[in-house]
Amino acid sequence: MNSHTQSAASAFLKPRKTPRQARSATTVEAIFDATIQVLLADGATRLTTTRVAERAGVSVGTLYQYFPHKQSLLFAVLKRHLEAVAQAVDSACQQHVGQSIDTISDGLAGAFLDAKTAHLDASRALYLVSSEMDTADLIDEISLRVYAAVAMTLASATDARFVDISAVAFMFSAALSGIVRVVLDREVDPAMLQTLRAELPVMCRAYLATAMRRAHSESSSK
Amino acid sequence: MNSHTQSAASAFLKPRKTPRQARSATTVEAIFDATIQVLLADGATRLTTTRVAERAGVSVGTLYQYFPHKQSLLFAVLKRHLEAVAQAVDSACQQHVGQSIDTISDGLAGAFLDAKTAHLDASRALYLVSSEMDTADLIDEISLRVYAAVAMTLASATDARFVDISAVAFMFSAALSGIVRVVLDREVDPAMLQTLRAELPVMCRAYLATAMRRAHSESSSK
DNA sequence: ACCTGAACACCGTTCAAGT
DNA sequence: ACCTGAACACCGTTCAAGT
Repeated sequence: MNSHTQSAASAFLKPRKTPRQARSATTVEAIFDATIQVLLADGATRLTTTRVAERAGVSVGTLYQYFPHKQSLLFAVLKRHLEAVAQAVDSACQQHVGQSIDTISDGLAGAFLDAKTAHLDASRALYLVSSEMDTADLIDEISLRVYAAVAMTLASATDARFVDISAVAFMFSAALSGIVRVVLDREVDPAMLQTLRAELPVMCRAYLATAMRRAHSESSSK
Repeated sequence: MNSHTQSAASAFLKPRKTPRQARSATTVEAIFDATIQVLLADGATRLTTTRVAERAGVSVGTLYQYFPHKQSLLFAVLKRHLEAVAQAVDSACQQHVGQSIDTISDGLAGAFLDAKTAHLDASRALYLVSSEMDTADLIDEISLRVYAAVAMTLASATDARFVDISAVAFMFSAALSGIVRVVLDREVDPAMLQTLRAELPVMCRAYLATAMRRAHSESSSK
């Protein structure tokens, strides 16, 4: 299942070594925190490895003991965030398995938005640097994971059947991440966030309802 | 209308001077082309000002005569691309004013997808560097322009009325740019593109139809 | 095992000198 | 008006030396 997600680029970006002593585990944790702090305080342009090390209270050399290059550091921080979001979607999926399609739709849309807005600053900060590294494989992996969970849950709905569930799940998860990303990328206007929170579930429900209708008309015409 | 879109950051990123002679106009054009070529051939990481100048056949100093820094160069290239997309949406909007809501929906979704996929490589290349500069204002400006055109066209539909047209137009344009962005950000799998082309109009129509129904029930309950 | 920080290569940016 | 390219400051990355 994850055989082709572990490509060359992923391996290239992996941390250099895993901490085996309490001291170094603390060091890595400090570096992680420092990265987000510098990103939030000084912006993407002023995010330098020296500055991160300084803020973490270690020397640059120490940073490079755990991360082969700046990219891999940013990669690790982004990975942490995206996996938290994927985890939130997974939980919501398991929670709504076998329920009605509207309940599932509202549950997934809400869970996704909650996960993103819970760490709103981190989300926006990471969007800013996500292009400074080769994130294609990571994005693919997380997208696939979210997609699979969504497909499984939609298929379990008691009151709906879909002809092409893979296409529907693909669009559903693309809509969640895409729309949320576009809105959060802009200045965070509370009114926009409110509109998004109100309208995203509406759009999700509307799309699924149409996909269902197509399923019915197709099965009745056969 | 564009008074608050010309913020400090925008001005900061403006080109240093406008070419007044044929020779320098050619130079700027060569720099633009070289930027996209280097981006496509060498990737975002290897995009250096020296490399761009070299490829354009000029010296670095010449490049810095027209662009105060690397950011402003990337900014100008991105602006060119986004304005072409906005232009395509504008045209589609004018073309479909006063038609049915389904025709409008299909027309806008198709025009947006066409504009993005027409320069697919440039689109993806620019997504990759869009976070290396301060694009917030540019994105806001283009988003606002697309939003305004969409709102105007939706309001002109002969067979539909919306209670909160600003919310609907906001979500509609966010869906277009967000979903397309998320799909194009991933490896361009032809099957995915095909699914997107088939399902995006479906989702747009479904959302607008639901927004209309809400309009009707609200007006009939008053 | 883990940490330090001076040293090196490379990139963005400038500016005195050219046409 | 426009162009050149050596020079400078700064950042990513390394590695010999320390605990």
